[in-house]
Amino acid sequence: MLGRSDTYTPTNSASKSTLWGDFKYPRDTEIFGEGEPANFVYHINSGAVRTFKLLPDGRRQIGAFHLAGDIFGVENGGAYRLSAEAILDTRVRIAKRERLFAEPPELGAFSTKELLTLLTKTIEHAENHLLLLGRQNAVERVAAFLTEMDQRLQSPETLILPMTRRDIADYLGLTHETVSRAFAILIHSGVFSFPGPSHREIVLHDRTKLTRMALWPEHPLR
Amino acid sequence: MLGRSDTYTPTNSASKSTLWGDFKYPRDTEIFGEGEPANFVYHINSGAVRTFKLLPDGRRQIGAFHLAGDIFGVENGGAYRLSAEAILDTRVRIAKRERLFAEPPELGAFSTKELLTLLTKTIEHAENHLLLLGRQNAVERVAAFLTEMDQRLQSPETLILPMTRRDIADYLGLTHETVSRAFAILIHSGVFSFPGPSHREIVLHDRTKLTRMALWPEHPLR
DNA sequence: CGACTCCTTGACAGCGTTCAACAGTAGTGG
DNA sequence: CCACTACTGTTGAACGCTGTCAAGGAGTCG
Repeated sequence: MLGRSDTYTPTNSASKSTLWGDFKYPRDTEIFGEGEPANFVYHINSGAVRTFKLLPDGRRQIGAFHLAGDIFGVENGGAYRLSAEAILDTRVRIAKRERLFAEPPELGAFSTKELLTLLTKTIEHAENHLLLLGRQNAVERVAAFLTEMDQRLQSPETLILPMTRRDIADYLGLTHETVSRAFAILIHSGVFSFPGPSHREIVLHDRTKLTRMALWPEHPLR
Repeated sequence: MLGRSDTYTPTNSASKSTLWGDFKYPRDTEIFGEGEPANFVYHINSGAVRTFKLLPDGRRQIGAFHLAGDIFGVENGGAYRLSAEAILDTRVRIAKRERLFAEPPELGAFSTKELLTLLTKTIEHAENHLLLLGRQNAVERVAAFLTEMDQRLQSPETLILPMTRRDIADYLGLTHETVSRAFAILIHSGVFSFPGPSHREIVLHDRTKLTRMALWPEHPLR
């Protein structure tokens, strides 16, 4: 397991006077590992990150995807609860936890209220995800995933997803084959168009069609 | 949906000078509903509580069981994220949120640090549960459930579970039949004894056997 | 005692996994 | 520029775990 110092590329190293420093992580590299001391908090400038847990036999559960503008790696205890990897080449701003949550707060640092809000958002997301993993079928999961990404990317004209089918599968508790089949079902049922190119991108050209998906009577969206 | 005032039984009503008041909820009654204003925080004196989300068609996902000594109903936002019901006749102490988290804190109130710890524990539990729901099979889920309850009840000589098979199933994302079959498999594989009586209780007489279960090489416990 | 709930067990169906083959794309190096 | 490889995604076929449906036993309560 590579430590952070082995993988980051400083583009503007954090001096003692600036709270945040800029770093880059190439695609598919580890940002931090589950159980490591949670010394840093990350803010994504561009790119995307997956956080996940692994079982000893390799089974993986992705807890969340983090996109540009998101903050991740915020811990209250001393260690990261999940591992984090870059999905794409990703630029992040990093702050030392002890400074970000210093008492009294320094300029640009997090207030306790902001920390509470972050943690609450994490809980909300996890609890909605529990319902999805425990009680929704494959097509519902994939549809909910698309809806979530669409909302988080603020319903762009073209929805481009950075993660692979396997990432989506490990997020939704499915196999990548089942995810692929669920996409096919959604396509053939006219829920959205899928003009390709097919490689690592899903392009949704018609926003109204995605809106219709969200209004399925059979689809119990969160 | 009944309001709290319709279901509680005051045994020692909260006066303006005491932070906590005592109340009782009969078995299978609602304590609060998802989306209601989160005006109270609950501390369980005796009994047990389930918190859960429902889909419109009735599918239910239990997020957590709360036992004697546990605190639940703590929210940062304004509304409860899950519904809560008493599993047994349950005695709780209730505090008004605004007083419990008042600034400056009054005597007996929560510090921000304690609140953060509570929220962090909630996140940890949820994220472990995501892995269970997304990536573990039925027998693994039931075994993990037993291990969790055993730990939380501090490995008592006899482990008595207050919840029904259906509650367990809705906690583990299974059906009650599958839970029942998983118990049978664990029993027949000699992991633990199951002498009954069979009604709404699972009695584990041999603690060392439960310990052996936790040490299964094939069982990737959390 | 009768009605109800809870639990177990069997038979069967079905959804999702597993295994496999193949196509399309990107990346690499000659 | 092209050959080669690796990776991603799609699709088919068969399997199997879990869900569904059903029946029956046991305990509880009025």
